[in-house]
Amino acid sequence: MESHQLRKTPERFSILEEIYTRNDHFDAEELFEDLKNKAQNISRATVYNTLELLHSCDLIKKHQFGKNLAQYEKSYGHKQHDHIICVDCKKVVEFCDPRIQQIQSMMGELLNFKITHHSLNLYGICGTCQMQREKNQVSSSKIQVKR
Amino acid sequence: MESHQLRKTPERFSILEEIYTRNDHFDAEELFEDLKNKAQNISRATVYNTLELLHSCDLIKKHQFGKNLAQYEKSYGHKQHDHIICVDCKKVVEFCDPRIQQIQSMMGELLNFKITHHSLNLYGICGTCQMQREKNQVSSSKIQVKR
DNA sequence: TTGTGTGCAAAAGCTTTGCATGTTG
DNA sequence: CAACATGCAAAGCTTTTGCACACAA
Repeated sequence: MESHQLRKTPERFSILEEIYTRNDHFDAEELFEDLKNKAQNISRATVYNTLELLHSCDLIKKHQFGKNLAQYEKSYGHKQHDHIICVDCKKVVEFCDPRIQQIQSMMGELLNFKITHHSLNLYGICGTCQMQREKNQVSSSKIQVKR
Repeated sequence: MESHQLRKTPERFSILEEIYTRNDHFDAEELFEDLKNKAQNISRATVYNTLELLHSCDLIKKHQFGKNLAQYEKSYGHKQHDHIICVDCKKVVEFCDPRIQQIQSMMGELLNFKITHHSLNLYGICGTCQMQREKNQVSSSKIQVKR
């Protein structure tokens, strides 16, 4: 597993372990905080380095859900999936659809790309937030930029 | 067009005009530089504000192609499309596939989301960079993180 | 006139870097 | 022992904010 040309340091194992006990999406800072709370003395720089490293070995996946912040999740123990993100409450839901694989291989062939991975995000308003919006309908009719 | 609750200022018209004469993807800084070169005295803050504003009126689309930098493109004069990005040279190619619309409406219904838009990016190595890699094959067999 | 947009510079947030030290193979 | 990883703090980049001034409606 680690024999992808990289050294086995305690820091890397700690980080990998922490990631693989998590089941959700997280960012670098959250991971750093969690490790700190567990009395692991790992610096932010190492966290960033290692995330980059694990990402290039395909041990973790990296996402950008619209925000200007990279989020990660483990690669294994989870079947291939994509994401729906609520633009109001930022909730993320996962889904699968086999047609994406078809599109991916078809387009790769057509455009002569060796496709390694993809990212499909659907953005919209979840059920809960739809109700919220209906309730607030009476007030402001202006554009809602933030919440 | 602009009657989406917002004021018609010369700055906004300049920005919108600049965007709609472009046919490629651009980021906030590029747009700011272009406007400055055209002797338009528009500040960075206004560029960012206006991009956000145009985005929420759906006059422009916003992308995050892996980098930690938002890229934009105009919404009209261009049919709906998605992107393939070369992970080596960062080239972006556009493509269309009607199946994505199907996935989008199906998943929206299934998960009770009112989907407003989506983002599908395929990542891989373009033809040119594939050849590059073959040429360099003899040397380093290590992981290539940067180029 | 009045609320809103603008410019400027400073601040904030995420990520990367430089360098001295420590550790792996 | 040599190459590489780490920690720390500083720097870098993109984006946001505060405030005084200007302007559209």
